[in-house]
Amino acid sequence: MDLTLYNTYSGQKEIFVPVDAEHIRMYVCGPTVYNYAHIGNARPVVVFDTLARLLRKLFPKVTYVRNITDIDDKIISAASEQGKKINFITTRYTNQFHADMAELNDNGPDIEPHATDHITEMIKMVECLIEKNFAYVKEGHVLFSVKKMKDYGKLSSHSPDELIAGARIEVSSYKNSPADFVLWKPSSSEQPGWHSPWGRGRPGWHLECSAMSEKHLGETFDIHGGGQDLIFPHHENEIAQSVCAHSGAPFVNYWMHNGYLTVDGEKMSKSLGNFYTVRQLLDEGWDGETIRLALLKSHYRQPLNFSLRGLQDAKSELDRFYRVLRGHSLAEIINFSSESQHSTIEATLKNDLNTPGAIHQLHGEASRLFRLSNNDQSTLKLKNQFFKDASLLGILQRDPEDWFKGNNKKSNDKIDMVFVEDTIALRNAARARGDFIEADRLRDILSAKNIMLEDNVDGTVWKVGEGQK
RNA sequence: GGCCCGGUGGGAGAGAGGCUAUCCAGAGGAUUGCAAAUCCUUGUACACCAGUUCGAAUCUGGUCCGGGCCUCCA
Repeated sequence: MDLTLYNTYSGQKEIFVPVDAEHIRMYVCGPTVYNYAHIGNARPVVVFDTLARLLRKLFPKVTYVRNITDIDDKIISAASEQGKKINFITTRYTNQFHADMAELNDNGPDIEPHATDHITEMIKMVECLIEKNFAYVKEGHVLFSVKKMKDYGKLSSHSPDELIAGARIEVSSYKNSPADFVLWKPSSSEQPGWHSPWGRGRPGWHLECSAMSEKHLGETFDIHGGGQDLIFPHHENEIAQSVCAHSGAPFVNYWMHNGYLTVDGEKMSKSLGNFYTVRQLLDEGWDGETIRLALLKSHYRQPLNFSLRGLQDAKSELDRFYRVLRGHSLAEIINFSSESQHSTIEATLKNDLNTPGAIHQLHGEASRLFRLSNNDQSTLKLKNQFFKDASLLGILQRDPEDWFKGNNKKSNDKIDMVFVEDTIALRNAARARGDFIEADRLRDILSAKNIMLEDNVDGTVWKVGEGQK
């Protein structure tokens, strides 16, 4: 079965035909680093990480580029509000972003270019656009002349005429036409800036992605991803810049956009203030894998209504999955080398990254394994396959016992393992002699400490109960 | 105003012309010293109105409702 992807540019699902089947190239718009990443920022990270995992399975080489935007007016204002240097802000939130996304099992990109490391490339691209008469200089600004670009607006289904007619804001004096956008703008003495042929200034927002994708992936590459809100104007303008600078060479073959995340049915946005940061959820004790699964439970193009109940559901599903693996350590499961079976999960994901369908398949596998309910070598092989399938989604990467005992949680109070094990031993001794009153008393003692016991055929296992998440 | 998406059972959420989605929650049963876990069974789903079709939740047209973009935003 072929890999099919929904292409925003054509508005339909298409069979994926790479530029070079030996080397897939993908660019995804990364964060502007001036604040903690919220759960909506995490969605494209998780979605495209999952896509990257699939691509790496299907093709011999994948280069995944995700940028860091470290020069932007929002960063400038955040720095001045907090009385900190720009560099302090960008370094701090870049590190925070990395730490948070790692918790979500994001493998990260192969190349993570920073905008400020590519000013030279950006200036060169602007010069090229001026030279080819797609851009003009006015009042210290360099602007892209939208009407010079034949297909401008195709990605977002807008015509330049509509955009001009719909312009809601007052047109700046330096624009020849309301739809024109800034490639380079002047900086005041207190704003960060770089020397350029047009004076000291800084790049417009869209320029970095055009310049950095060209440098790291070439003029034409396979996939460009990001959130739906980037379709216009960001990606539209990227296309304009790159196609015109490259004398009409195709820029991106497949445009992929993830849907919005809503909270209580409303778009989550910084301006509305109705957002959860990833850090906040982690600190509350939600596991990164739980957050990741909650994000993958709906298809990437669908809107996702984020809720605590959704997280709780994801947690319950992961409990079920880890219960399948329990009885073997993660190392045993990983190291059990076996021929990779035909994976139905892979086939499901090849249908436009159908992660909910893949999760469904995982539940099917889980049910089959539960019915076997023995822990010999043959089930170890099945667990190995189950683990591999789950790994495509980037979940089930922890040791099962650690998952249930909360060992991966930083925020948990230390559990006294010796006390727990001793109490279980005492209780089992009581059970063996038929003293169920004592057995239940010991169970209650542990229960009060949020330790839940399960008596299985192989013995008694325990887990941290709900409330600790 | 223009342009996009959507509306599926208590909740989440796939599917996509005829075949049980699945998970969570609920009910009944099996199992268990008791539990938990697991297994089995189970409930009223496809916004509305027409049309196409032997057959539509799935296609077409319209209606209503919701969200988004057109301005910084994943």
